[in-house]
Amino acid sequence: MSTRHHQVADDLRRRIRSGTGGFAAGDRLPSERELSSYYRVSVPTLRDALAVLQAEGLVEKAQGRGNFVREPAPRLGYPDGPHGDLQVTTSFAQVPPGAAVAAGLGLQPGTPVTEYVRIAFRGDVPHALTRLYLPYPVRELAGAGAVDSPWGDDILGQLPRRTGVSVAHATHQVTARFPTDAEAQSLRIAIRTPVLAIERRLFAADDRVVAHALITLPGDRACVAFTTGAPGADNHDQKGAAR
Amino acid sequence: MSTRHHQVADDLRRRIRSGTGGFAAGDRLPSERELSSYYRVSVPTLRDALAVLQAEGLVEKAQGRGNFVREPAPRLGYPDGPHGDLQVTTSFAQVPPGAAVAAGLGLQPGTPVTEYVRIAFRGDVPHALTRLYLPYPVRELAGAGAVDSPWGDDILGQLPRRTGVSVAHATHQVTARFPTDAEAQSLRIAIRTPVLAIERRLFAADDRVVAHALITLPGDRACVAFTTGAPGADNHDQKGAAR
DNA sequence: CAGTGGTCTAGACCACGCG
DNA sequence: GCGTGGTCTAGACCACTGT
Repeated sequence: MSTRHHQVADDLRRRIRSGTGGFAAGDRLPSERELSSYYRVSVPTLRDALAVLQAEGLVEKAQGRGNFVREPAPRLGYPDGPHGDLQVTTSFAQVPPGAAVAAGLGLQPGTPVTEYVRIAFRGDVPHALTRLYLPYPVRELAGAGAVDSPWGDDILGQLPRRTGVSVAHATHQVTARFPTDAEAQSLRIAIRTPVLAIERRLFAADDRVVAHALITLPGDRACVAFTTGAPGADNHDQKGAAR
Repeated sequence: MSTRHHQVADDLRRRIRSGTGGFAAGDRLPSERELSSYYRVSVPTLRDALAVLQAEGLVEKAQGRGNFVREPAPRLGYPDGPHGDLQVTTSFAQVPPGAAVAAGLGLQPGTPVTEYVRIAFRGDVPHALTRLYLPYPVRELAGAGAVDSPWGDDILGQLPRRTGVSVAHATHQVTARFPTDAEAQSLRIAIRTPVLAIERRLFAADDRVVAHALITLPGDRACVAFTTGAPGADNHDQKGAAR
């Protein structure tokens, strides 16, 4: 009762994991046409098998070059984890917020909203896409300082000094879905690679929402990690510390 | 530069959201063959479009019956959230743990390991699959008591009384991937629906791993939610995320 | 240029649900 | 029985990569 493409994926996974099939980290796999004829499946079915392995982080595709066995690299951790090796690019603009974002921020109509779009790279590979929305005009927060956090924490750190508002706590909502075309392009992932979509809301001490962020993490190279106290005891003492 | 199946998905999403297309919650969509001819795309391409909407929780497929507009229902929340409306089934067995699980538990060879497999239903619809591994023989923890938690917290609650070990904290690692065939069957989701895969480790006060759980949540009807303090405040004691 | 993956087409055959 | 979705096939054409 196993599907054909999972059978192929299982065999490839075994050969990659054991290395006995001649598939070592960094190697190029045979082309999809070769593999499909080897496994006696059609090319789309073989690509389904590769999509499974790709989502698991075992295989990496490169347009025009081939499929490669991924070097085992640690996944980028959210919300905490080492990111000293990340290069971060930021752009920002004053935007008419979409209805969802506006509702999330609880704004008066006409309030200027700034969107920061940030992409975090490890080497040449994008690992995170963050869209951070702040209910202030662009100029106030532009040129904020050293860019270091993939999630825009450096920008948030400017909030108290510039606006008198400070963030007391944050909520994070994580779902799994497919990327939009734009997200797939920014993150340079296949449109069939699942992503972790995070809605992050930042609250002031009086529980007003002071900022809102949409974060998209490629499912094959990032993971969300957090720590809680003992289960069952209603834990509101959670920490976003990874292990 | 948009792909064909995303164009179709965007149009269907708009018609569902606004209701103007005659697509209201609970309605059956036209068959895939009808929709594909309406949009002038092939059936596989139309199915790609539906897969996008399905992962977003807007559309539900039912084998032999059709595609339906989902009633807006709150997603099942992990690790906290209301689950009074869940029915939970449990089975357990003494199993030879896979290498990964054994490593996670740090066991001596020969230690008996019990696997609890639990499925949480809302009505007839599975919302969570939990596989909980405890390094004790089956009998010690069988018939544990009222079954109420989708994550097996009731079983974990028995640990201190029966073994003297108590859980001090837990780590959670969330990734996005495709379900295995077995997971898709248990959760009754399409094999192309992304899932949230959670590795949960439970630690005693001395940081030994005392239990290990693999939790699979269907991406279209569950979400992971947690709360942290102010960002950037004290994430310098962090450790890395895992591979 | 030749080879590769990215996307799409137009079918096929099967299993499931319902009348 | 008949319509539905589930899976797979065997191609097509394009864009991208490196020579």
